[in-house]
Amino acid sequence: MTSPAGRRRHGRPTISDVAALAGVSAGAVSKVFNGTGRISPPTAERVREAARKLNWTPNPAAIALRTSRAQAIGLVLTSSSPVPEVGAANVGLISGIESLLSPREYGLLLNVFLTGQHDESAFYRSLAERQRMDGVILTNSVVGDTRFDLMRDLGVPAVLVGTPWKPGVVDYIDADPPSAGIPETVDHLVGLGHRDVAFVSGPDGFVLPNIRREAFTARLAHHGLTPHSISSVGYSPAAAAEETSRLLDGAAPPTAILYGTDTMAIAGMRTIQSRGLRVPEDVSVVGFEGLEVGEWVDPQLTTVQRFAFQRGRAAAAKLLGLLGETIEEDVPLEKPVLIVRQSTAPPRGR
Amino acid sequence: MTSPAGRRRHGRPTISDVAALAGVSAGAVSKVFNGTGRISPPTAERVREAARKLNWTPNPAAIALRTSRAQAIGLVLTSSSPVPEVGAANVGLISGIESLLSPREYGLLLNVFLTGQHDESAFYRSLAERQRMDGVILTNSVVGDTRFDLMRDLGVPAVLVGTPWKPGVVDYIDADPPSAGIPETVDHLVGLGHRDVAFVSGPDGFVLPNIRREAFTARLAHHGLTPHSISSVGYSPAAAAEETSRLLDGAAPPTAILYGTDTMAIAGMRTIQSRGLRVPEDVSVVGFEGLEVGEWVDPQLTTVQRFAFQRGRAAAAKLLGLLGETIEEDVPLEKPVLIVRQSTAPPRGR
DNA sequence: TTGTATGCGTTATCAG
DNA sequence: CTGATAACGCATACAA
Repeated sequence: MTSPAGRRRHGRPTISDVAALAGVSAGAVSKVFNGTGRISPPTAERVREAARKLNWTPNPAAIALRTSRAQAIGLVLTSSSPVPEVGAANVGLISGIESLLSPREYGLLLNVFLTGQHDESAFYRSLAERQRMDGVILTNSVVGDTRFDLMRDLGVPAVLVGTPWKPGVVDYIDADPPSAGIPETVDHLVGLGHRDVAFVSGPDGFVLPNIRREAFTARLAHHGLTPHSISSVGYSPAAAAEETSRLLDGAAPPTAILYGTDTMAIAGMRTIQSRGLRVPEDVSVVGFEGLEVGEWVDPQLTTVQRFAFQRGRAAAAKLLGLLGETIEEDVPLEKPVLIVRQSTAPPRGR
Repeated sequence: MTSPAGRRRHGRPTISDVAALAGVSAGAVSKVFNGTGRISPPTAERVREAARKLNWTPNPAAIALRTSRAQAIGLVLTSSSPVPEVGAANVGLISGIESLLSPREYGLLLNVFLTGQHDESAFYRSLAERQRMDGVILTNSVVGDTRFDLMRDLGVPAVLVGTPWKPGVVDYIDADPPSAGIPETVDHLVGLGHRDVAFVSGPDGFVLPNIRREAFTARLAHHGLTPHSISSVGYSPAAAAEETSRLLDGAAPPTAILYGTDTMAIAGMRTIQSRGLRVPEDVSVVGFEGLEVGEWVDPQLTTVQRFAFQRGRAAAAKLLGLLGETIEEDVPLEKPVLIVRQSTAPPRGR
């Protein structure tokens, strides 16, 4: 072993090696690869040739030090469970982000924020101070969210996946309108004849559930109806099951229930069925997200499908734009769409 | 919402600022923070004090350049679907990895490898050449996997989550034995009286399905039985459903079916039920992974639970060890355990 | 025990 | 148009 501890990258070519081989200066090589400055075509080709021959790749650490750009962005996933869980929908999000980053040689840094365990301000501050990422993608927008101001103060470009609690605080990606899917769902249910529709939504304090609850009420009103009930429970199957039981125990149970997520809806269906009632004959159920498993439960889940991949991709595109990159790829963002399967039907006695 | 996107960083204190404030040299500050060299306690305290006051954090780019260590590791997730999907179980894995990384100020770089779309050798080579990560965590071990040799040749420490196709090629984390859960499942089923047990396993070519198939046959033999059938299908609910139909159409259908994943099992149950058969009365079903949704399907899914979080954590610990870090945390790794719920029962006619 | 000098690989500034 | 040269922020032999 010639080098201590067998440290690799001891022989990895540098820009000077390339320059030497091409018979130019290091600066020239830099210019060729960054498209900055003017280099004659023949020289440029010689440089490229040399780089290829040496298999040279610019050293990101050196670039980061010199330019103070990390060529990486961060994704902050939040979780409130004791054992940090990353929601199922984030999976598509990540893929979408990567689809735009990797062709540009941008890295994706993952950060899991644990509510209760991490101090929010300190967490985000350290994100910024570590200078490992040029910008961040935030998720899980809450009412009164202070993270956007924080990131702005820290000078870290940020894009929210979701809708901010008040306009103008941050760049964001979301369906337009953010409540998309709710009116369609209500129309669908009302069209089937339902008049007593309940909404077991996600927790209070989060923006998306809020928006959806309001849209729910508004659209029912449009039909001259009022909600059977609206509840806010934690994003967990167990919480949804419990609330479902409560609803079913009531004097006049709803004939249809919307849930905040697919897994909540699945738990709700199970709860309904376990009491001898049938879905959709006795109670119709609608989920939210469009997870694949919804096609394989009995009955198949009617749900509002979102396109997590596209959301991630769009968020990455917006953030890269903020960072001065030009995006030429197509970055479509489809509206959430109601997928009617088997868990919805006309109410009993119609 | 146009963020400055530009030069923050101006005003960020450097090690020299700290040194100046503490009245020492920059070298001294470095020594204090790295525990290298000998610095007198009072001086060290002064330095720490100064750093705190200036809110100084070492610049990772500078460290990376100087030491050629990125203080980050990579996680490679693989996917074969056209739209890159990251499996549900990876979610726990990521959390587990992060739980060990973040206290050490290590970053986690995500890389999604798309089978068919990416050239394997080039992909991993570029991972190494980019020098953004000090090591990688690999998943989805396949038979004849060449990635381990590749990483070794490239000098990049690697840890596999799973079992390698042949011993000694790579450090790895897996249950001991890797087939854990299978014997318990077989014993459970045989104990219930099943003699015709089928296994709808994951794809051929992957190591884990192979191991599990062999263990399945071996354990049945231990009971003097032979498999009803063993099939290898893609990791998708649809593929599992199709195979289930095939089994059910056979002359002598199995009375119990093991599936490669929970979602496959759920799809299988649905297929069974859609043909007028009942789970578990007509056919018992067992899944694999222990996803929460398994508790909320009807019947509740009997499954082999793995602990993805722990696996991620253990893999991170091993990789950090390879990188010379000392791990003091507890890094337990429980064996997969059979969770008997409602989808298994004695076969009909017993 | 502490300080000094040097260089990691790159980009930007400035002369040629 | 091209080529030296000086930082970027830090760690580390070596001197003191």
